[in-house]
Amino acid sequence: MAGRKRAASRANASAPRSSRSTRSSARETEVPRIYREMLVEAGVQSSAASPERPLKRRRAGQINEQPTKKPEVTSKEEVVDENEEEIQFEDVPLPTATVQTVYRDSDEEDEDDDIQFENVDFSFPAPNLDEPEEGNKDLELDFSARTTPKSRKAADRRKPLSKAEKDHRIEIHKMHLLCLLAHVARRNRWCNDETVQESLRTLLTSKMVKYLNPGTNLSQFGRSQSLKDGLQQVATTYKTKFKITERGLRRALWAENEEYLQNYQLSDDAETPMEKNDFLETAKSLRGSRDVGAQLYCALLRSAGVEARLVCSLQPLAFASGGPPLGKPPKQKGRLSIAERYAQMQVKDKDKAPESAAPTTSSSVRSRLGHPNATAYRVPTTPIASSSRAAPQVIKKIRESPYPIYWVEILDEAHQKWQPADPLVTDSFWKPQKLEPPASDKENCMTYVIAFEADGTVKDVTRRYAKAYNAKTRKMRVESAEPTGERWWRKVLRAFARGFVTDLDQIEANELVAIESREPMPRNVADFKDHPIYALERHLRRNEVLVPDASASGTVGAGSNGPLEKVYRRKDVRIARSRDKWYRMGREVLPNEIPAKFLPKRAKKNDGFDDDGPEDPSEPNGVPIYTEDQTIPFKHPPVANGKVPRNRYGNIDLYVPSMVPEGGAYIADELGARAAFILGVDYVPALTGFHFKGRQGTAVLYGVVVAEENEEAVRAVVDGLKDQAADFEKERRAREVLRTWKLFLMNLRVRQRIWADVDSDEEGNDRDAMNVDAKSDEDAPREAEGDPEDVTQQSDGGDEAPDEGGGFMIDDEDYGGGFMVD
DNA sequence: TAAAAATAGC
DNA sequence: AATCACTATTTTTA
Repeated sequence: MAGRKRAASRANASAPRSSRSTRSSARETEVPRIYREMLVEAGVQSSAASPERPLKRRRAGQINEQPTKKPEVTSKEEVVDENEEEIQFEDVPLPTATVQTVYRDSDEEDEDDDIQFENVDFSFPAPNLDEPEEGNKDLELDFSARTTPKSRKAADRRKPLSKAEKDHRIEIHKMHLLCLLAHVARRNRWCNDETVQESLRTLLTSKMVKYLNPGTNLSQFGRSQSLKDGLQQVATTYKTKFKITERGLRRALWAENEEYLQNYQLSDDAETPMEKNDFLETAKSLRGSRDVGAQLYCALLRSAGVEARLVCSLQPLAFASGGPPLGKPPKQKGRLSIAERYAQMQVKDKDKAPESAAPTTSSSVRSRLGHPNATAYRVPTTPIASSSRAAPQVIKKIRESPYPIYWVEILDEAHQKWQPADPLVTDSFWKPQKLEPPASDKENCMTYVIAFEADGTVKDVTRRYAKAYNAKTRKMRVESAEPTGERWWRKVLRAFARGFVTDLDQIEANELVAIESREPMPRNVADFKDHPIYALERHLRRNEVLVPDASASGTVGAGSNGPLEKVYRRKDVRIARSRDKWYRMGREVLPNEIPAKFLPKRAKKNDGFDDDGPEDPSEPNGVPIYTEDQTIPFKHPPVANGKVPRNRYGNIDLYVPSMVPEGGAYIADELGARAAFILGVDYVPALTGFHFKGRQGTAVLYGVVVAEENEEAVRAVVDGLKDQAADFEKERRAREVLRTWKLFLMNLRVRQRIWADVDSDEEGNDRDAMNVDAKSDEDAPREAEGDPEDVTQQSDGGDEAPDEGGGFMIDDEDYGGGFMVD
């Protein structure tokens, strides 16, 4: 008890003074509906009737009639290691969440950039192959239906997304990514399962295995060729054996209407969520979605001794607005329960026509890009069950993107290179360029291609497959969604990384970098926008400017007859700032520099106020702005004879540490002024920035600058004052406590006197009396009820002084409102 | 003929 | 303080 109290008081003490109430208000934020939807899709379900109830997993209730007592797995389990609890809505990360340190092990860089989920530990399970998985449910990851928190009305759709909406979408995007990663990671683990591999091994002939594992006596080329031949053979067999009976993962889309989402149902042919046993069953029956097909193919190859990666082109919800909408949900009689679906699958199995569901399609039909119509889409006709049976026998055709979501990468050991193999969809081997769907593919959008190795480690191999990674793909990824996106993604990947870098890793990294650098310069103007390497003058931001000696590295024309525009390198783009802005960053524009640019006056918004008066007459051409090399670090005049320079408000501008004048020292403490005053040395309050609220900025003054020689003395006095304050506080607390004790004792004595002669029903009355006492003096601190020791310990924790006590509030009468305007 | 790119307007 | 974004329409290309 005492320990807990102490801990609490310590925590309080270390918290910043003013932020005592912020936390609670953040907690009050209602969990956006979108998160619930997402969790529902991820396998956690809210009770529609009573949202207060803890979430229950959907599958647990559906698979058999009585709900399971203790569902072992939630999506939280997927993402969060070793936490047995179910997901509660309260655990869902909020976009408004405060920062919490997540990756504790990575402290060498990026420290400030922790993943911003509160209360949810998004550290990832370490790749662990023998994790017990019995009873673990699969995630249901058809994230096809989403909506913005407030559904956008048709009229609103004209308007661009607000910043909040956009941020929200980015959060969703990231969260979805994490879920998908966890999902595939699990499937990848299943691919290593002995039993699964064992049952698949029946598909292999010894000849195949021999081909797949060429002896070292062959030449480099020979070994590579042998591996390829072996793969081809396995693929031929596998294609005929594996039947695609379900629809695999699709690209997730936003619903443009809330109702669409409410009525959303997974289609009947969507992949059945699995647990490991189901996966094993699938390995035996060889029926399922093409995704599972690729997974089993991966397992098959691994069982044959081939180094195979499971590759998935993740399909997270886009953060950009626009994009294909989800559309109205089709009228359905209601989704089949899992049990029904299993039954149906068995029916399918029984009267399957052997020739019909073979997933082969001539790749020539498919290879023409941009024809997402019937010819281009693979339409395997699932057998029509002879309908002697009841209604749910209607088996729909499976329409899927002609490009795969899952495939496999195989290590060509001879060449130390990973090569793709996709036997089921494109029937392509060693052809990375064949796997990227065209931009017009609404159901398959290649954004993050992730390869999972047998040991559980993960690589982002998107650049191997995306033809225009920098020009197009990157724009759909977190890296360009927010400034910290790149680090965030790095961090996520690092959680899945091997602890060390192998030679092969290095080779592959080099290869990917080489691919990226080989990417041709875009041929249209749009792709230059936000391109990481190139830049056009027309896309420069208002305050961006080209360095004077920037040389064009090419030209583009808009369309055919447009004038040619020069293509510059992004490296040669600088941001230019006004004099004032530079000053705020502690720099000063050199004399006689000609501005790099003039910022034209903004279009006047007639919103009633007419501010920025001084700007207009002085700068008729707009505000002059300069690049960094036109500036030097700003220096205040040095401290002379202990006298610190000050501006006309009696302050000193100290926006950055480099602005401390020579011979001066900055005392970053509220007590600095008082200390210096006590010592009688010259001091100047430091103006460290402005606080913008509404249209007026208010100066932020914190700490003082004193002469260097006085620094030590001032600091000593500051410390002294702090001690004194602490002592005072301690004393005050002690007095308070004693007063309370006195009161308590007096009450006791009174009680004793009153009840002295009533001995019979001592117990109950005793308690009543106590309660009355406790209530009677409300302002008595809690610790009055504790033991004295506790009290004393509590009292030196000290920071929660009630305001009414005469603490050491520094009066800021002498630095009133110094707002700098030039 | 249709997809992709540029452009115009808010 | 800082800042184009988004969609529909027209034009070009394969």
